[in-house]
Amino acid sequence: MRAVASVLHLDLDAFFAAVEQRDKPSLRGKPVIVGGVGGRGVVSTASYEAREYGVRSAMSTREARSRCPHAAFLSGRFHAYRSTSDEVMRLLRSVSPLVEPLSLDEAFIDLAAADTTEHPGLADLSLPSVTAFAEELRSRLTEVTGGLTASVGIGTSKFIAKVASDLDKPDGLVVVAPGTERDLLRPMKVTVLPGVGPATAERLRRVGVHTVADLESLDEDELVRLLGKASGHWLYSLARAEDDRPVVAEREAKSVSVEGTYDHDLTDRSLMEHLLTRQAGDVARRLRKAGLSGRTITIKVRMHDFTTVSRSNTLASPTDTASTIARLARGLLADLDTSGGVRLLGVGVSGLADWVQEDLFGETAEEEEELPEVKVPHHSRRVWAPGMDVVHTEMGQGWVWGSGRGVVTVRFETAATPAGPVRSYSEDDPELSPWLPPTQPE
DNA sequence: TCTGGGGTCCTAGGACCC
DNA sequence: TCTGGGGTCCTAGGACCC
Repeated sequence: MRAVASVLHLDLDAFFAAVEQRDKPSLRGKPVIVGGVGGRGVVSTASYEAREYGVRSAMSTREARSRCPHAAFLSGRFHAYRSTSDEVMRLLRSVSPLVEPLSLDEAFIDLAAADTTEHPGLADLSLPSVTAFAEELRSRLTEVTGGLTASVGIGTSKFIAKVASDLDKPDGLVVVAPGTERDLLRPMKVTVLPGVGPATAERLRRVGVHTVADLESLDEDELVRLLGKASGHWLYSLARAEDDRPVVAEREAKSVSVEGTYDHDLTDRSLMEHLLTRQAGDVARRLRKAGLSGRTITIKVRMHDFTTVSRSNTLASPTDTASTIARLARGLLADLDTSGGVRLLGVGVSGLADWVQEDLFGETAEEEEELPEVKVPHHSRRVWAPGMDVVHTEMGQGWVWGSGRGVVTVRFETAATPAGPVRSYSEDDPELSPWLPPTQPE
């Protein structure tokens, strides 16, 4: 904890939804919900108009629809969010070289590391100075981004800055005076502490701890016994507003992964293998782009009942090769019983190194296998997601490769050309389309 | 037809080595 | 026929965060 309030936390308000409202004026003042629009989607961001209806992040899109049916439901434009975020981070880095992004819409800034010839207002880090500076920064941000707003907190540590930015949302600024931290925290619920989620909160509740003040009264050994070594010590300190974590500008990635939840549970093993193969290709592409490679390949499988298992395998030397990652991933899947159906599949690589053994031989570009595909007519008004939606036909399951008017292209998992007729499906005829998902509400 | 996707960190047990 | 202790690596699962 510092003697002066020199850590700033900035949080863009309802970021994804705000970008949509900025870029599409007809959405301004209206409820906007960005998230997964499929049958198993969840809300990423709800605009403040949508929050009035009780819509929250992480809520299922289904529930959000029932709470706020007239909202605009959008699947998100990540390039737009990325580039807006880049502009914001650039602005923040013009203040101080020590900017630590936490996500696209959040960052810490170390004001003590600011260049005071560029920013004379930060020469002394008094409360009036940092307050004036933060107001200036917020209005610059609104200019630069074409109208977005941010909530800002300033304090003597990362923890306090973050708590502060949450106190006056949206479009607010809170500066916590040095020395007042513990009084601020004491009446708050323990869930304000980073690291206290539902499970830890429940454990604490069972020993009568609800607020930070309650937590303060437990001794350190007791906390360690209750929550384990790391959390015990950590929460003991946090309850006393002790936090010396530095603002770190560059953090190295530890893993790269891709996963997908499917609207309908998968049962076909070779289709699963195929989806893993594609995900392995995506992971490999991202590794190469970042100049990374890794030794440990992990698959993640979420079963129909939401139980989740992972299996991993570690290579002697790192790889960034799609075929290697894919082969290992398929091998790991082979040991699992998936007969109950699978809702999620994922592939990840960890144990990263920033060197690539295969570089000795240059890039080994890989080609997608050629697979049989058929065009299948349908009468659904739903939006098909290539690579995500899976359809059942008389020839077995295939995945949607493309879609056009009244027709989807379905690819099959095996190299053999499927035999047999392809029947047209109609959602009005259960006999013809026992598998067809319901039409998405428009 | 409840429950995303991309991450980080921690714990605990077993293998293996000295 | 007794049996240590530490360190590191790997695997699996879980909590948490945005």
